[in-house]
Amino acid sequence: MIVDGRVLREDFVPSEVVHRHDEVNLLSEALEPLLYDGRPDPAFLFGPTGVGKTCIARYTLAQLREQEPTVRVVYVNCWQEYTRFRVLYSILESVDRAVDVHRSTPKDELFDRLSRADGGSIVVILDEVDQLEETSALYDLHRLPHVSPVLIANREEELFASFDDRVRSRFHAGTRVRFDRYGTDELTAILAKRAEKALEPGVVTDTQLRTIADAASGDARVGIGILRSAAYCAERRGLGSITAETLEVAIPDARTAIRRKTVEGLIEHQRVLYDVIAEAGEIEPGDLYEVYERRVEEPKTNRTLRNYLTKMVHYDLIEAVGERRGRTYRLVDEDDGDGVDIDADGTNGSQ
DNA sequence: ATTCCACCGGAATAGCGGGATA
DNA sequence: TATCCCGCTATTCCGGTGGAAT
Repeated sequence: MIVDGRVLREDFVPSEVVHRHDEVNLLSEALEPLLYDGRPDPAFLFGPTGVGKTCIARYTLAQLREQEPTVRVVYVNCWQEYTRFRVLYSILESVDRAVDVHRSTPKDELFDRLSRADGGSIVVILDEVDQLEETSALYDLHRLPHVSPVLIANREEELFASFDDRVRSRFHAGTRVRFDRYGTDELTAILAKRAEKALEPGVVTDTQLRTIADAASGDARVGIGILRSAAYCAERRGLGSITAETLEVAIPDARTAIRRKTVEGLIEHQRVLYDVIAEAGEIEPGDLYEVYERRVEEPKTNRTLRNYLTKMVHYDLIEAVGERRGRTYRLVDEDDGDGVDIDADGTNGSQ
């Protein structure tokens, strides 16, 4: 019943976009100078999770490459590549010059190599750029005339707040493309398109797609995840199509799948912290450190735990309630799914 | 009002690991 | 093999902050 599973993967880029034509046009206009050997201003894609920022960036640049194949496109996810070195390294790697680059190469060697890799423009998509810890990497990229950055982040204000003055002024100019949440109708249409490509006809009904779209509350990533999970679940059970029951399983399943994956990615000490918080429900820092120290054979320093905790907050696994004294930690809301997803106060929603 | 104190997070530093180099 | 160079993590040190205690 699954014809092409790739279509339901997270990194799939459709050959045709649904409901994002304005955004695509804006971005490709911004990048147009690349067609005339010009240098575009940096481009920004802002919006919450699952609204197609990454997908549109990839799609638009794939289009651009069809017109101008000499343009090289590099995708860097700053969640993983969060240091200057790693960003530059992965760019070099993608343009195939990193063969003999290693950790012990002199400091500015990477930059030099990049500046010598000037046979044609390089568009660097920096996804989750608000997770970048060394913004000097952006400064570096800006200094390279043949490199055009495309920056993807949730919120403009937060992103610019994390920049130092140098970077902020360099990136002040540039095209901003903003993405709004999908409505249920839009998301249903997107899912229908994916289902059409991925599944045999009749595997999923329009009503079911709507249910999925509704449960995903505007987040295409979640929606596609649910569809994928439901399809594979139905296939495993040897059913000919997605049933109400498989859907029921798939909805919470897809919601927790991402979390489970990140929890598994934690190192032992971080996981102990996570468990302690999970067991306590809500816990003060002092108690948390204490329980942790008793539970582990070689406890890390206090300061290190604080680093772990901020990292876990970044991962959206835990939540820090309050500031300074009187702060408590707890797991981030296990989100019941249905109902309106109120994007409160701005404590963002990074994946 | 003033002093404490628990806690946060920035900066500097040490030590580890791993590839390069002589 | 010994040494160098570096990125990365954990650690040490410390200043700042605001609620609690006095």
